[in-house]
Amino acid sequence: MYVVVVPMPGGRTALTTVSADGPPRILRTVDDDALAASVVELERTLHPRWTWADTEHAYPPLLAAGVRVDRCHDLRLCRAILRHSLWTAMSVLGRSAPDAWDAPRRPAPAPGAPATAEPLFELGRAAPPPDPVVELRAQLMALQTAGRHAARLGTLLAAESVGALVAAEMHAAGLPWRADVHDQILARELGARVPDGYRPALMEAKAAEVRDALGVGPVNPDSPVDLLAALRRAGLPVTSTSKWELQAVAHPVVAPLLEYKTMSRLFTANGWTWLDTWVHDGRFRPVYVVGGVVTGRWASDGGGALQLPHVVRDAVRADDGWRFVVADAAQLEPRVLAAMSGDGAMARAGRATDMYEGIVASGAVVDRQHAKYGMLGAMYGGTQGVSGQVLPQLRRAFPAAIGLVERAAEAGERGEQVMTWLGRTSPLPESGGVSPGGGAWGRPGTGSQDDGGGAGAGLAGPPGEGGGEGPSDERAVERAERSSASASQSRARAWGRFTRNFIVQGTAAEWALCWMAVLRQRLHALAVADTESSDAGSSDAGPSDAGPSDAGPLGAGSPDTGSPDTGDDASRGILGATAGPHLVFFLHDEVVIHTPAHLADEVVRIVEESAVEAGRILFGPAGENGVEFRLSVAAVTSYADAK
DNA sequence: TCACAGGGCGCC
DNA sequence: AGGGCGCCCTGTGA
Repeated sequence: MYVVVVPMPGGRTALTTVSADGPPRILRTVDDDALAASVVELERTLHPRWTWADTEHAYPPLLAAGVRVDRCHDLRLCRAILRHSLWTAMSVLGRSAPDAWDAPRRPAPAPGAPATAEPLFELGRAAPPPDPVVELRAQLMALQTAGRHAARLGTLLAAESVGALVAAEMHAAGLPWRADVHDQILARELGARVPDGYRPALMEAKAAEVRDALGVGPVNPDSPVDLLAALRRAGLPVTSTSKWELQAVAHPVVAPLLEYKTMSRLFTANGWTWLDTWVHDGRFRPVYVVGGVVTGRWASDGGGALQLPHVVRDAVRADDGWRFVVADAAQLEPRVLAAMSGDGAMARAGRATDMYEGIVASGAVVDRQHAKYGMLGAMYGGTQGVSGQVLPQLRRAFPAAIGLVERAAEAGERGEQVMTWLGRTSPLPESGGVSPGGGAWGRPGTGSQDDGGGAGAGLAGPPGEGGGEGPSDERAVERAERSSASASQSRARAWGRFTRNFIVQGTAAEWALCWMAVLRQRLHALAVADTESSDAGSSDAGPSDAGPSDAGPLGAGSPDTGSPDTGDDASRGILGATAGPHLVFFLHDEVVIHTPAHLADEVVRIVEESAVEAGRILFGPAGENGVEFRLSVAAVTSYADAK
């Protein structure tokens, strides 16, 4: 049962039910300031899948009113998935021209900014507002065209949508952040804070060390051009100022320069300015951009939330009487690859807590370093060094797994699209320019893929053919042809590396979404149970054996088959988001939960069970060759103590 | 004065 | 010269 939240003129909202059988029905219309109360009531009685244009805009006001919803359908995010997925490409939705629903994400207004009465989408003056009921029905029809894949794709829609809920909830809760500790870290690393425009003392001293070590006069280490010139004057054989090139040089300037770079990075990216900008009232509130990466990973908007350097993580401190439970999935991507490919040998290697050690134990490679670099190289497309060297061994030991990524790479090189386990589909190469269907992708010598107007631009057809003026010098022709061919091949291989990685990174992102979906539900159940101390019932509301298409925390795999309630949770929707254990941070394969200290042990159990459940949701019950998804979990007071 | 590209580096 | 990001700085061009 879907309840669609339909904004109406005059500050009112219609709540409309949409179900598999029967036409849409307006349940009620309410004033916007009464919406939260209606949501709470319907959450209890109907437990619907709340359907709205954009969770990022619809959910924060509810959260501010203390209202949590269990599940939703985010029309903007789900539309993007359905329009791109190869499984729904032939649907009406898949074939329709772009419209207002395809508009780029509109960031939610910053807190404190004046509330705008903007429409949900930027539209031309005459365009009617998009009807979310119509859109939902179009999406459900599109999903049905996926046939036997509808269950998986439906799981993806539910997972993406619950991700949007989690993102909004984590933003609302904020990551506990001690500005005083952060300041101490900065003072220790850089020197005490100084006014804008000055370098802290330790940084200034390090810059002086660099200048003295070079001995060629004043140098601004912040200017790559100036710095490179000084390095060359001092006789260093470098062509750039990058770390990897400097590390290969034996010169007294290298050590202080690399240290300066590290300090400078901390100062500019996560220094006092960052602290003033992003931390308020003891909380860092990142804006997570769900679906912000083509692979399905999240991006972040402002504050660099997904790039928090380790050195500042000690400023992340649990509140008094609270703890963090920090969990990260061990070797998530290779485990996902093993599961996707059904590679039993690799799954067995994953029985080890450290999968790379398991690979060593299997006899495929000689040590952990080879296992790790070899697997990373296989998933990223590395050919050099250790990864290229051990690839043949890995291919022999794990033919199904390595074969899967190599087929994905070959497809990408041919210009074809690839899909994650749940059906998220890679974009077409060069979708911004070159017309598809030319057949020239990756095939040297035919069709110029345009080198930016350079030498390759004259090779639209075979040289010397047609009435065009080909280069008169045959050697030049050959040179240009070779250059075009190799440029084309190199582009094709680059795209192959992208599609190779896409299937693994994207499926890992799906696993992480499922993990959080289960976790979120069980944490909430724990919070409710803890609040109602008289309640003797189980704190585990989740089903124990949900297969890929069964109902579970993601609702039904196919979202309109109806979804059994997971309990008669009387407090559903009314428990404040931060009253009990709750998610506060997410980093691709890692979560941080902020929990009252007395629940920390239970939270550790829950986060582990949730990982097992995520594996079941995606890949079904783990049989003999099933892949185990291992976690590294710690209950800590400081985030820095997690690893 | 502004927007943008590129170098560089933080995270996974 | 291995995939995906965001953010800082500088330098450049308008």
